[in-house]
Amino acid sequence: MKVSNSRYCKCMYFSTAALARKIEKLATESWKQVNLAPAHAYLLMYVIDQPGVQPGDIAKELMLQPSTITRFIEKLEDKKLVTRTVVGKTTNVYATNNAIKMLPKLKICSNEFYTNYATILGKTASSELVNTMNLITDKL
Amino acid sequence: MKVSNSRYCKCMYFSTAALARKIEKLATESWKQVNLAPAHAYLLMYVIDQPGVQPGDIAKELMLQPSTITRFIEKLEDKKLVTRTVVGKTTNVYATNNAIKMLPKLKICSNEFYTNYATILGKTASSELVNTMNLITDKL
DNA sequence: AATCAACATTTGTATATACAAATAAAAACA
DNA sequence: TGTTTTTATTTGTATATACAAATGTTGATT
Repeated sequence: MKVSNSRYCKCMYFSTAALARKIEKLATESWKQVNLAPAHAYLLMYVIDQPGVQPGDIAKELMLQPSTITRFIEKLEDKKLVTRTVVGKTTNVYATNNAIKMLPKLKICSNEFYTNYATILGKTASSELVNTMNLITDKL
Repeated sequence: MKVSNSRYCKCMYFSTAALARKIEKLATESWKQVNLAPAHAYLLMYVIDQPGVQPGDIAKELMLQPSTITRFIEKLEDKKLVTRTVVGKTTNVYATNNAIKMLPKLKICSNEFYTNYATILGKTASSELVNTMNLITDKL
């Protein structure tokens, strides 16, 4: 069934959710090569780039709740991809050497994902959509 | 933090997910009056309109997995808002009288949600975004 | 210095959603 | 008619994410 055939296709809730689910699936596909959920992969890339970054900052950057970031970090710790050091009330997160070695692969996944949707949708159309969505997210 | 300040704001995954989360929150707010999650509310309205509809059809209409629909129906059953009758391999879902009595309230919530985002974003802008997203979802 | 407020993070718990396997019925076919 | 295949639904299990409460820490105020 296509979105456009659903009676709810005029509803913002429905449309955003449906799009997000499809994109999530596409992204999951691309990140499967490194066995990471897309959100975890983005967090990991950020940590590789910003060694010692704090969970609160990661939360802001990824627009997720701090508690969610804690959970992601736990998962990545289990996989030996990040470590945490607690100093007073702040926590610093570092990528492990293993994770750093993965960086080229991570970039490949990221690129592959981008190429996937850009091929289907066209570069211009997709980057315009992204811009519009960002504008609107910021307004809400 | 605004999406547009995030390094990931050019990424479709990130943008769609962030928008979907914000919209979800807005919708949740509106549907709180009837104590329903937005997805449950849409399912319920569909069932009220299509008495006896089958889970598989609901899944297509809402673009969710059949198993997800089963779970939603369970929740709505717990709240005495729908009933299920199993005939052979098919199941028919019906709204209860309680649910039918709620219909005007459901419509108010639905409208309030629409008015909320349309006021913030503008009617034209928001309906254009919805259309674009639908087009893209169908292409993917 | 002692108390209090603000802050960063984590934990407990709950919800939405998915996938894969199980179940059971209907349809197709031999 | 008996067997196989397809279909509809449910169940088992797993993941992402959130909110609210708990914890522990720093900074502010008296």
